[in-house]
Amino acid sequence: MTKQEMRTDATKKAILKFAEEEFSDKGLYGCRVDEIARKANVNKALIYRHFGNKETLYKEVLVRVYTRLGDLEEKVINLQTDYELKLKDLVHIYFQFLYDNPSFVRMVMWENLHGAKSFKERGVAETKNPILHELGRIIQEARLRSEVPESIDSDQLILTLIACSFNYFSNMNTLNIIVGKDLMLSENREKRIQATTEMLLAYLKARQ
Amino acid sequence: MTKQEMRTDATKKAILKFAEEEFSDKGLYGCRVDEIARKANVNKALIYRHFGNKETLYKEVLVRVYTRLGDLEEKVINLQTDYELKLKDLVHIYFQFLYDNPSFVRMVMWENLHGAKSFKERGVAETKNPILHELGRIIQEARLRSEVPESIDSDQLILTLIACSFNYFSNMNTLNIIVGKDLMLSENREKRIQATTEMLLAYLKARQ
Amino acid sequence: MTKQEMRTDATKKAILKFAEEEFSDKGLYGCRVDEIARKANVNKALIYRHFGNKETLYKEVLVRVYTRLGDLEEKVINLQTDYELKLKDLVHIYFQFLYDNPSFVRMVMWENLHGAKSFKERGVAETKNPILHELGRIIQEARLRSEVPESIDSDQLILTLIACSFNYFSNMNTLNIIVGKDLMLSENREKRIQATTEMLLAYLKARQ
Amino acid sequence: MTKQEMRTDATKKAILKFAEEEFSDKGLYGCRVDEIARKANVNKALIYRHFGNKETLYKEVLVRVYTRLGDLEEKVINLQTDYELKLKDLVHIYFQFLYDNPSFVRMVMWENLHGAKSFKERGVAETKNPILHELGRIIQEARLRSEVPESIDSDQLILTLIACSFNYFSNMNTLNIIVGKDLMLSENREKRIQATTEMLLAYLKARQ
DNA sequence: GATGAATGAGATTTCATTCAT
DNA sequence: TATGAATGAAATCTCATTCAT
Repeated sequence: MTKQEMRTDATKKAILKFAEEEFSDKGLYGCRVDEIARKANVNKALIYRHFGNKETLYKEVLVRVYTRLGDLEEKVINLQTDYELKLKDLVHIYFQFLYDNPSFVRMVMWENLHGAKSFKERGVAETKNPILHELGRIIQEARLRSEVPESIDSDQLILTLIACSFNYFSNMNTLNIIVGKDLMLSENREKRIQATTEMLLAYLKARQ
Repeated sequence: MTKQEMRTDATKKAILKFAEEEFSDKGLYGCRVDEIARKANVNKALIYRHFGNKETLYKEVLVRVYTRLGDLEEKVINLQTDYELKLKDLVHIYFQFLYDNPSFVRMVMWENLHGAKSFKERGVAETKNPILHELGRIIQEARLRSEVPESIDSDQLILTLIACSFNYFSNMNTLNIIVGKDLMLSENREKRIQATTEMLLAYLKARQ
Repeated sequence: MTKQEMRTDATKKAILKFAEEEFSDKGLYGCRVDEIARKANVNKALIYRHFGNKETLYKEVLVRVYTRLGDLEEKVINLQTDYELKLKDLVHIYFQFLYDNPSFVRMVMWENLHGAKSFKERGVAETKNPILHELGRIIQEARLRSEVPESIDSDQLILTLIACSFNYFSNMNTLNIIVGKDLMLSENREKRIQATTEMLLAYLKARQ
Repeated sequence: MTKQEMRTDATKKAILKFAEEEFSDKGLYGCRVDEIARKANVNKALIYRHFGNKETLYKEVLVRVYTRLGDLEEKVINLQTDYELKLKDLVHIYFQFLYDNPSFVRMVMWENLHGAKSFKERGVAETKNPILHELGRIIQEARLRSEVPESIDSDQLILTLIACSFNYFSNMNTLNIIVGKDLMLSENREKRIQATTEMLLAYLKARQ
């Protein structure tokens, strides 16, 4: 990689970084290309040179943000063997990821509001998702060891895990008001992780 | 009320109706005042005369949409006595409400993306919410009858109910892709209502 | 027509007038909407409100300019009876029209350079053209009176009339240099009218 | 000439070739430097290095295109002796040239629309023009041999020849619609060459 | 109350040209 | 010589809002 190419790469990365800030914050339509350029300290025309147009840049950001899910893989593969503990760790990891990546949460929300248009166009759903992958494995293993009945509907577990984790962050602003607490606080998050895990396990056991 | 006043009232209602369509669909920034005027078949200036500006109209819509939750009251007060059946019915009613009121779901999403700014300003949180009110009563009654332990954390039940219900609709677009099913279908919704209820009950019982 | 409508009409006409100046001068791509707005002393957005976009405005101008040809009708219907004199007068009228309407000449040139795209789209060719209509009648009458042979190819006469008249103005800038004269001068135009008429007549007679 | 110089020369030629395509097609303002670079497969900055700026390149193209007229010389010097036949051949050669060199026709049109600015600046009018040169000789010879009267106005013949030939191609798009034929077809071109020649001869003879 | 015209500020995008290597 | 990155200025078009009637 030549110096030139490195510089270009750095520029592109800067653009993407601030584009992520802006898009996740204000969405495709609320965000201003001018603002991204200003923050990234580059000429507006450069953004167009590198990314073609606003929408393409948005999609690039979406893909980029979603890809970070994949980085959870290494954390996930070293989980404990016991499936109860495994599940608890998994919930913990997912909560931590969503807490650490607010732009992920917001981009997924924007996408849902826009009919998941870019999500579909860029095949974002195909991105590696270690959380769901591992949940599937946990259930499968438990089935094999007859710890849970064959009849268990894994989709319900997936939906519950996502709902309890994702919604906690996506609806944080209104939930804070409803329960009258700051759900961002570590102790409240921990409680929620605990409850979510218990909920999933209780459901599994009740079905035995 | 004079004829004139009735006409004015009808005009306002038409504006609000189509403003709801547009705002819930495209959000405060994606929506166009021109489009609302066109759909409502009124002059744009009239919208300004009646509502001052775009943002005020948006808040009016938000309040209006949220108020519909209150209409669930009559459905909720006639629930069965048994708390398990009561809970199941409550989940059912909430799912049905969210299914019937997509603009409610979307407005709440927009609000969360915008820091619940209008939500707070207009005290929307104070709006009567029969679902949460009833859930509180169910837990309280169960506590009194010692059907659940005193220690139960009602917030976790509230958060789970909202998460499992709301997220099902708010993230419908991406969830459909993830589970590879059309979650809007009646049969899939029923399954989810069932699972959500079971989840809540299993959690309650496990705590006994 | 209300006052309001009259004002609107005046605004539209002002826009069209200066749009004609600019488009005929610099073409669709060389012309600037800003400049039209400035000249017409109206807000730029107003142009878009009334005409949609730059290209539509351009087409409107094209139609408008072309329509002026139709106004020649009254001049043409009062021509002398003798076909030689009639032809001479016709050439004279056409030259005068092109001299008086430089924007007509230029718009036709722009159109030809752009593949007559707008010309076709707006059906400009169907616009009443008294010059060609009358030339057709002259030839037909002459044929009936056996003043010219049946075999005469009227297309060649049309093409010659247009070529000798139109090209004189369209290529004025380069022709001036080639012949080393100012062809705009009245005396030179008169000579050319004379020669063009003679050329047409000589061709007709030679064919007898 | 070193290898390096040859390469440079080839690059320049490639640029000029595609610049001609673009400029003749879209004019000075419609054409994009980016597009020329892309087509010529060279870096944009190279164009600036070699030609300074867009306008200079345009003028270079204009000169280049006009110079091709000079190549007609060898065809013209071998014409028949009889002046009628000579004239017919001349018209034929000119038509063929214009047919073979559409970019010549278009560049002349662009120039006329822009006040022949570059035409004058680069002294394009001084470029060898065998057609007009030969037409002048034909008339002069005919005068000497008293085949035409002294009084003949050679400018009118020049203007007619140019008009009937050039306008046929420059206004092709609109003329096609007017006469309802495809004037590009060989048979229609032949008819027009014939008619143009006859017109010129008839005019000459009528003056005898 | 109601309307259609009009506006100002700003949004996205384009493009000739220059810079750095 | 040749290149890809970068820029500044400007172009088209949009949109919330106000004006005049």
